[in-house]
Amino acid sequence: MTATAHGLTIGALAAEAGVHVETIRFYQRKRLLPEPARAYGTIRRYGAADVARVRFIKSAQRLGFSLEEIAGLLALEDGRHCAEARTLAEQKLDAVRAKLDDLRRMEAVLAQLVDRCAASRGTISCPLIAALHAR
Amino acid sequence: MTATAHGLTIGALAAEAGVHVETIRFYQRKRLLPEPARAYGTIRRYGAADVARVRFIKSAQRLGFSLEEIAGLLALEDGRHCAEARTLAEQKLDAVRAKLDDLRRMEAVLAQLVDRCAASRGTISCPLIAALHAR
DNA sequence: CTTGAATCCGTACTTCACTACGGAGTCAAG
DNA sequence: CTTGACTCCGTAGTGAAGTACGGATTCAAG
Repeated sequence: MTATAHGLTIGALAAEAGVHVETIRFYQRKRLLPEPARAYGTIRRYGAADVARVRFIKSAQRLGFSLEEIAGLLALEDGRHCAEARTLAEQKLDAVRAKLDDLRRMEAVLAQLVDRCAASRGTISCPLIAALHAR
Repeated sequence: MTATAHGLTIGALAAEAGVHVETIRFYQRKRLLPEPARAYGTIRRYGAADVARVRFIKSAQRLGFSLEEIAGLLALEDGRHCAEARTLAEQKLDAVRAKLDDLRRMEAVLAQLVDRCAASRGTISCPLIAALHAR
């Protein structure tokens, strides 16, 4: 399970990336990760790029991207036709900016709430809902 | 299904909020929405607050909050003990800020990618992964 | 060369967030 | 006062993203 000169085993990769072994295999089935050729014997070896890729998947997920969307982002990273990549990137950029807007609004309201709450001891009833109302 | 003096029917509420009727009922079962008393006959009526609440749920979901977390946010909105609310708000604020950081990084990389792609015709291969790497 | 941990692979189960379905009841327009 | 759209309620099914399991290798340490 430890790293050797030949690279990481699937277990080491999973540990490095903070996921379960099954998740790695699941991502391979979903074509989010390449299945490396088996250099020595039957056991596959992985590298730093694979770790980065899995970490990226997890990060993008935390931002609300589905695995399918992430597959799109990764295809883009993998460098395909420029026009295609650009279109995809523009769409994603829009999505990202929409998320940013929502989150900024949310941040403001939450920060306000925390502030107000720190000031006034007692019960509060606060227009948290109003924050996302405008959208 | 239309609105009357007594308020919205479940169908009108769903339409207003942009969800299906079943989703409203699902949220009620999950205690995310109160089940209004049946004022006239057997059919429940809803108000603007319910519409806002459902829209809020949807917005928060887009930001990556689970229904369980949203239940927490809503309890907070409903105005309970201040200390409790504040703790929750602070936790969410941290989560929101972490998301913002990731998204800003992502935005920068995507924007760059679009730019570069517009400039250079041909194949690109771009460190999208690096964007979330630092995290 | 054995043995035990780890890999390989397939299948099945789980959770979350709905979505569909179906039968019975209600209500407003014609 | 009928009729048809809509509501009520329960149960079951779906798709996404894993998670669990188990038997058959394989590899490395003793």
